[in-house]
Amino acid sequence: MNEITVCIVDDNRDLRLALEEIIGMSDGYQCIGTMSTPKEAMEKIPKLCPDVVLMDINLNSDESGIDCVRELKPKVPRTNFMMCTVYEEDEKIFEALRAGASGYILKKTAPAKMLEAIKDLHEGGAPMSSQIARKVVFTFQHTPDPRNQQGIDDLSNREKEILELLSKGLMYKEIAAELYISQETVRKHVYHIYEKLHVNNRVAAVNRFFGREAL
Amino acid sequence: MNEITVCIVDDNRDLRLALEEIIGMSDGYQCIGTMSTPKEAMEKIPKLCPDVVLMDINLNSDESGIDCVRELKPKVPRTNFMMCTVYEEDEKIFEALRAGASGYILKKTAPAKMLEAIKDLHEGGAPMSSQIARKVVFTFQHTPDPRNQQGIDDLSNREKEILELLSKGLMYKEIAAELYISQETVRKHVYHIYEKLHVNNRVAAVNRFFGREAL
DNA sequence: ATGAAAATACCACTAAAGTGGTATTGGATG
DNA sequence: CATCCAATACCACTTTAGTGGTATTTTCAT
Repeated sequence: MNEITVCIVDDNRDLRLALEEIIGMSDGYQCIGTMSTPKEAMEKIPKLCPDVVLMDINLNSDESGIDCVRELKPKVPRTNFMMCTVYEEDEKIFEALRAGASGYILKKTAPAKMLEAIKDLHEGGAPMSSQIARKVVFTFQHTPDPRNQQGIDDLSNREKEILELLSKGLMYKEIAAELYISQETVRKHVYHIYEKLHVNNRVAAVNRFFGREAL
Repeated sequence: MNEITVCIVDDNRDLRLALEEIIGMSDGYQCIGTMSTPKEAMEKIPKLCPDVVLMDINLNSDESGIDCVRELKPKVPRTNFMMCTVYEEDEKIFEALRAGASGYILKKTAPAKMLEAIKDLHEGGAPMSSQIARKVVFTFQHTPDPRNQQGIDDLSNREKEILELLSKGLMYKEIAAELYISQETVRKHVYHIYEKLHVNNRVAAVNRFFGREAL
């Protein structure tokens, strides 16, 4: 059967044990590891690859829970991170979501609701208050639409690679060095990229790359 | 006392009347207008400036409820738009949020919950399902952080203006024409912009402008 | 296996961007 | 009032970008 595997990262021993027990006792959930520091989490979580990580947002450490998520998420992209916090600290929660977390719960939440939130998270939801959702929506609204990336898929892989470097502001010379090819080849690739995207300069190409409107 | 003023846009007469009655009967809520077409909404809503608009997502018209929000929101930025939909049509809801709506409700929602959602919306929340929230969060995570706009505020207004045009991919010549100044002046402004932002080419400057990482 | 597309490379040329200097004006600020 | 700065303008020069041509090799699908 498919239990939801969970790890807990919290420097408070009592809370850690309490959470572990709640999860361990519940059907359909399994606690496969607990950690008390970001360092420990950085080591163990990539090996355990849990479905869900409950991460204290305020770890007493040189590294916050938020930073820990930022570093871990790319390494275990299929793991969902749920932040645990005592108060509704909007700014920190917002930060954590940006860093790669997908939801949060208050520590005072009742066990049943907590398990429900974990399930929700695991099934593709993002448990959060309506207020936080609004902040996220606001940012989202003022963001370019990635579907405006017209023509990007017509590019070959090499061309996409070059466009990416181009978009970082590198010169032909630098791109050539980076890819171990001649500057003239880069130039030619760029020439084709422009043709395919119907643009005629770097900035326009980069804007397309980032899904911003052409002119 | 401060009642929440509401407008309803829906082409179904029965539903419109039902909603109007629910809202009208409830303490703290006031329905100040109903409209059945996007056209009508475009005319009346800017005059009424309601706190909240309930907008049917699937209007039977040449213009959808989503497009209607897209056009109206900039005109009445302090009005919050709530989409009304029969099913959980993820894609459409997502679209509507991008277009400027701040939440949605299902039409089958019980009156009490509906009023609660309207209140939540008006108080700065964004009522939506956890699944939709997750989609929004995902997009948000893959978006640059506007706080990375380091150095932009050191620019003079003119310089910001020029950076904006630069970021659209215009040439010096075009910017000069746009602003009725000489190309050499543009060149000089850009020179100063680069100095202030510690960059040395357009793409890097544009990346800074859009809050993306320097190198 | 053969033809198409992609990746590589080089060349010649034009256009645009970037560097850095000088200089004038008008407004703000001490 | 003196001074600083933003905005304007012009110049000379170097570097980089963009256009468009040819040509070879690899890769991949028909």
